[in-house]
Amino acid sequence: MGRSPCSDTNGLKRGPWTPEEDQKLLDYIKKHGHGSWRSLPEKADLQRCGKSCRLRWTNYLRPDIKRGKFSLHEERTIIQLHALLGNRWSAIAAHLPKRTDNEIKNYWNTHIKKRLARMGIDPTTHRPKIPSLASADGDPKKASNLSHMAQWENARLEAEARLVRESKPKQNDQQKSEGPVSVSANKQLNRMATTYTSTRPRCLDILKAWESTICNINGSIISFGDGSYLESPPSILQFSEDRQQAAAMSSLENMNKNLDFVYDAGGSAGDAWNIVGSSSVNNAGDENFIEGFSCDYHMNNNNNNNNNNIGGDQESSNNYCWNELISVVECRQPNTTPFYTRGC
DNA sequence: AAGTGGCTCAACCGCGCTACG
DNA sequence: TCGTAGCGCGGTTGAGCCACT
Repeated sequence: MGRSPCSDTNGLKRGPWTPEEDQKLLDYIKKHGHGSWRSLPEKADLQRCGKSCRLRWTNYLRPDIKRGKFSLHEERTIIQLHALLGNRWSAIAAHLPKRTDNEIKNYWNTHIKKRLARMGIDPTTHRPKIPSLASADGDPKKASNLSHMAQWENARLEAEARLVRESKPKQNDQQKSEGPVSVSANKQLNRMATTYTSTRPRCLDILKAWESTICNINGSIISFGDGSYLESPPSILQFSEDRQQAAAMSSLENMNKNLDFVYDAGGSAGDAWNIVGSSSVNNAGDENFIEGFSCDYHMNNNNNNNNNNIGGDQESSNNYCWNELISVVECRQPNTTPFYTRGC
């Protein structure tokens, strides 16, 4: 037997909320907290179902919601996180403070998705659409680039699948030893399958994947639907004890370049999307607007300053960046508790 | 001024997961 | 172990708005 939908309940109002209803809900939650959503409407004297109340609160009335236009950095972040996480809107929202998953989802569907599509990039895979890149002209550069992009995607999926397989038992162990995690957190943990392990950094599996695919490519060329090309920098791979990290940096560099190029390719002169490698990435006004994700800032600066070298300060910066990327995937703050918590 | 089509986004629906009795 | 309640998530809908003809 299925649960009856919220709307089946007789006498309950649906549709847009009135200011009076908003006020009732606000007042009640201020005084008592939301508690059980199921019983809230009756207690708050609202002719709504609990689900409707929860949605209204989480997507609109919550005091910590930022409304209005998305900033460039928010747009950029959404694209980057979408490339990493797919349609996991709640996970993406967790890295954009004051934005709701619903808002991000809507923004993606109405703005970003269409924009990427217009640019000849598949918004689902974040790869150039095949027809526009099919190398009908027989250009070997285009063909090899296509292969490059496919390898990148395969590596990503492979790493993600491996994480899913490996994380589940560890997740259980960790919960036993460190206490309960909320339902939501558990769900996220299951979905993202990226539980931190102290004995072996999780990034190593991803690094292997990167290493086995992309990092053999030197000076590859990224081309896009408009016929433009992006020269990726010579490989920074080095076979020392830093090998894996260097490999990751090379791959991530490529990834960021790809994503950067998305912005470039889409923008006409003066278009707001032209922000590649810009120091504006760290605008004071948007400082920390994305929690635990500043890799592209670091890497872009590193690229600008010291393109083909790893060592010294850059090495530590790389360590930091990699940790941060893992933090994003794990949805945790770098150098802090490894457990995912809602709204981390 | 009226009609039309496209866009936006708040709200809803249905499913999956976890907790609990 | 099973059934149910409650919640959160992603996908979808539709009312309202706006630009264009």
